[in-house]
Amino acid sequence: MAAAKSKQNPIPSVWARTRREPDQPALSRAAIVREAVAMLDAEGIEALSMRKLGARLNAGATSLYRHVATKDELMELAVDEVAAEIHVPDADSPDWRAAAAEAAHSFRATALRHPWLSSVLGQAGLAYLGPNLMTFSERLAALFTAAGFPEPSRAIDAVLSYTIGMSTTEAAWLTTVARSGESEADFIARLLPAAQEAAAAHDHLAGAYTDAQAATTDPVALRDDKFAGSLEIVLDGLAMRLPH
Amino acid sequence: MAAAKSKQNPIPSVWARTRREPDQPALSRAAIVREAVAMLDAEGIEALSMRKLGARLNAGATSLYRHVATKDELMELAVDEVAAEIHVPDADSPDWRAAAAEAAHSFRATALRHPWLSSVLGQAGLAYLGPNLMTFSERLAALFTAAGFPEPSRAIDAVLSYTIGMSTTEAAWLTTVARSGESEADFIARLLPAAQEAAAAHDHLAGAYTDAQAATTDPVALRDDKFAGSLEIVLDGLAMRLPH
DNA sequence: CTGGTTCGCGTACAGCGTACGCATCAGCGT
DNA sequence: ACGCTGATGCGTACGCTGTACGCGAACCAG
Repeated sequence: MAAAKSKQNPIPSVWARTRREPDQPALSRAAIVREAVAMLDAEGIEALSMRKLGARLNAGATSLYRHVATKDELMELAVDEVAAEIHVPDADSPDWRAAAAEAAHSFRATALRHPWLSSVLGQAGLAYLGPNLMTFSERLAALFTAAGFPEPSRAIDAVLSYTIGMSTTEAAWLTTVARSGESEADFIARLLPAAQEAAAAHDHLAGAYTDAQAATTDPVALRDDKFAGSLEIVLDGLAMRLPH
Repeated sequence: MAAAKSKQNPIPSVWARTRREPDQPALSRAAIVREAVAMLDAEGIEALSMRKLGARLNAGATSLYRHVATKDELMELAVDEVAAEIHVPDADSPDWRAAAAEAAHSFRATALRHPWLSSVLGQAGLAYLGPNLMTFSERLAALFTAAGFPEPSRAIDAVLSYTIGMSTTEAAWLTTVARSGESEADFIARLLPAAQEAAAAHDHLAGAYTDAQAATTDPVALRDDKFAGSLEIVLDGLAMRLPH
């Protein structure tokens, strides 16, 4: 009790001594990035603000700036964080085609799991140099080099660009669906009349949208098939480039 | 003079009669969209604000809302506006491969001319239903159907996704370069040391970045070649799907 | 002339990213 | 045991954003 009167505690009682819960990890770059990703996944890119993120970590908004220079830098870190989830098979894989397909599917799965990724890539590209993105590129390069492609970078560009294009388009669509609050099937059903009317004046589109009717039963499977199907085309093109 | 005293004019003199310059087009949805596109092209997506846009049109910010429901809707309109610039050859074109390549190149050129387009596509996809996007889709469908593809939509997805992926990546890169204020070559030169250091631990990337040295002489030609080269791979894959 | 509709504007609100400076605290050389 | 130094968290504040709301002026049909 006598200690409570020391000049270090101006007014407060001993009970103010609740100085700091011990094993609270405080605040660290890693914790911030992890929480940012969680928040982006849960509420989307436009719901992430430094204030809300701070609140989630029991911290003020500006405290984050001790560990992260700017919000843009935080987004870079978030991108690299989820880049670790993309799985590229080892270069000594016996079947290069299956390996490439697996890498593409893994990329797509990651992009659909974190739809905000597409938004960020659209604005900043993947020239990020983060360690996980680097190993992703490295493993892709290793895979296509080992497969024997004379120009591995051309092959990589073909598959990767296709995969990025398809995935961002899908992710953007899913974001739109999510904003509507409906299930994908319901959203399609509600959108269909407008789409058909808009397509009425176009011979070749009218048919395409009657196909969309089928999407109201199992849209997920339909998108999976779409991605896999066109990926085969790209892989066919690649196969022709292999020497033997 | 007597009329000036009528109750309709509380205080002002006749000179206040400068009511409205006649041929000032006032404010219209078309004019707003046109100016928004000009502004996006000139200063990038994050520089576009309703206030600045209004100021450019000699109007208040909120006046725009008489013609456009929300900023998002304005962006949709802007996207459809530039979609008109994409040229897809007629379906009766004798050489489907050249026609498809031309469409792809035109898409890319448009995306690079309006780099903000990629940002918007990443967030909203191209499920926009705007008239110009509809005719774009229609003409693509016509082209690939006329070429004789058994599954035109698969073929379209392959080329279009590749083109979107490559173009958005490039556009994002160009945006980053533009923000630096340097020329593309200078920017590469300045970035190179960091990139090489980051790639040092990765066998297959070290080589790739020495190639990048060459980009400091003519980066534009190198990107053109990159796009065209990998596009050929995709087109090869397509060719295999043609019946005969 | 009159009543309704359209248009542009001013004001206001809630939220944003972040610059700045203060208070606290850990670890240190003396 | 002491004061110093550097790192950390926080409160406040600035300038900016999108846009809801209500007003006055201008037009157009009856």
